[in-house]
Amino acid sequence: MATQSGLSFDPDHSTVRLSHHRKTHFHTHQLVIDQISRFPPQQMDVPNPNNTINFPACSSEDRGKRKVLDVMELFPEKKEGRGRNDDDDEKGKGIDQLWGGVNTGLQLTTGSDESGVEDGDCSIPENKRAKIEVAFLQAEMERMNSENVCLKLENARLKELLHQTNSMPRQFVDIGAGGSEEGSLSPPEGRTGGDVHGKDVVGDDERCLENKAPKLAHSPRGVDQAAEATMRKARVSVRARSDATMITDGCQWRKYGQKLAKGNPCPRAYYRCTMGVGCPVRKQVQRCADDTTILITTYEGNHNHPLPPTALAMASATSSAARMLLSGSMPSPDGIMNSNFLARTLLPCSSSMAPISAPATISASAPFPTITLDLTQSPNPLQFTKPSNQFPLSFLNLSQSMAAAGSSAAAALLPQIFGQALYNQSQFSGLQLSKPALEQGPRDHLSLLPPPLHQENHLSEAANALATDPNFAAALAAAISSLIGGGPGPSNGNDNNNNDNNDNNNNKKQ
DNA sequence: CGCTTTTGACCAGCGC
DNA sequence: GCGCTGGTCAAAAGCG
Repeated sequence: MATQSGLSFDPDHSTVRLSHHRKTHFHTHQLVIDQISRFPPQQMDVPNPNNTINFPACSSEDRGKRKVLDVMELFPEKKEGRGRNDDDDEKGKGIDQLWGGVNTGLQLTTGSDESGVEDGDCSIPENKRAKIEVAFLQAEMERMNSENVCLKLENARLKELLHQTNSMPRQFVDIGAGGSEEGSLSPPEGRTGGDVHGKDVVGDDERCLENKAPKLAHSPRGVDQAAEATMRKARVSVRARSDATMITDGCQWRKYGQKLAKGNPCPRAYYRCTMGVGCPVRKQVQRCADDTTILITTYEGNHNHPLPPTALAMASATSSAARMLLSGSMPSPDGIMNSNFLARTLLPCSSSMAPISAPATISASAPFPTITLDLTQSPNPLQFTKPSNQFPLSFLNLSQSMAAAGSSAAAALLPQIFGQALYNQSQFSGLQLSKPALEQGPRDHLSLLPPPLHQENHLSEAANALATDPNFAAALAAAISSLIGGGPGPSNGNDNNNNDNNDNNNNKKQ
């Protein structure tokens, strides 16, 4: 079976597997995901007799619409040798890896199952495996080469463009943008940290980098730095109904300012992450002017310190969103890819809205590239009206598509994943979601939704179920195709849906 | 006493 | 240049 995603594989051979089975040893490979929308079904639905994963050759047009996901990078724990012979005491981490599996989607299995649970369909002949790997790597190399050429061309074009727009020195052009015509974003210019006194927690070098970003964009190296600065300024905004002064995201925040913004009678509060020394992450909390029951939380920056599982979700979302915005297609007119990436990126942390089909939007018109995740929308995605430059996402579709694709394990798993985060958030973050609502997952798998106290075990079991389901690959591919229609992007393996109930000291006094 | 919050002041960007 | 606005600083106050 081929997919529309640019990834094609044969489900009869179980060569694509979820890699997070506890006792299964996998070699993870770099995963390349293409923009689905760029490749219509008729182009993608081609026989694949060799059980290889095919990647259409990169063209100039396609550049910027592709994503390369280094699974190893996304799952640093795998680098440390975990994943083989893991003990059960790591079950608590299962959800992290499980999400990584869901997000990352497809991985090649190159080892046999040590647990012996699924010998029947996980053993791949050595020659076939090598074949797959070779094809995979060749395709990747080819794609990289093509992309390298494209980048050079784009760079030259960028320089020319910058030369022509010298009168707009602040303009920042994202070199990674597929459509550089609209590849300019408001830069992280000026006082990025407000550090006029040099006492800000953000390092001086960092700040310097931010301030210089627009200028540095003139050079290739500067482009990277500028991109880094832009990523740092990329924002993720979450809208949720809550009576609390601040949604709970697992991090510790310290309020450092409050301001009355124009056009909104509700003050805007400024918070800084205090979990790490010099952590640059900040967030703004403000109630919606039109509906004061809606709390708008805007995150900015990447944490520079380890995060508790409960904080990983939102943190990884902001980080991944920033990367997404930086990834090269954010400023492009379509923005589809970003949206899809967002869906995958935010699934863990924002999974609470998955069963209710929360839309996420990307705004390139904001002062900074901003992703808005709206948890206040109606369950009916059709009721979501989007601005012209924003794109709705329905996370619900993923699980539904999986179910429709026939992967019972996958379909069963998603409600659990979603349910846990939803349950957690409903209890602790004022999202006003009821437990019964959580259980309105796809099909009849609702009964699998575990009670909170046993969710981790259930999730681990669900992960096992996923890993043992030979149809998962096909289901996931179908789900991705159905969901996105525009292609998956990289995911964040650190994602975790335990966006739950860490107390936030800031809440008590507000 | 240490940490957090409050709040007025300050600064930079932007538009006119 | 001036005023407006958003964002941050830092001293003072509050709290446990």
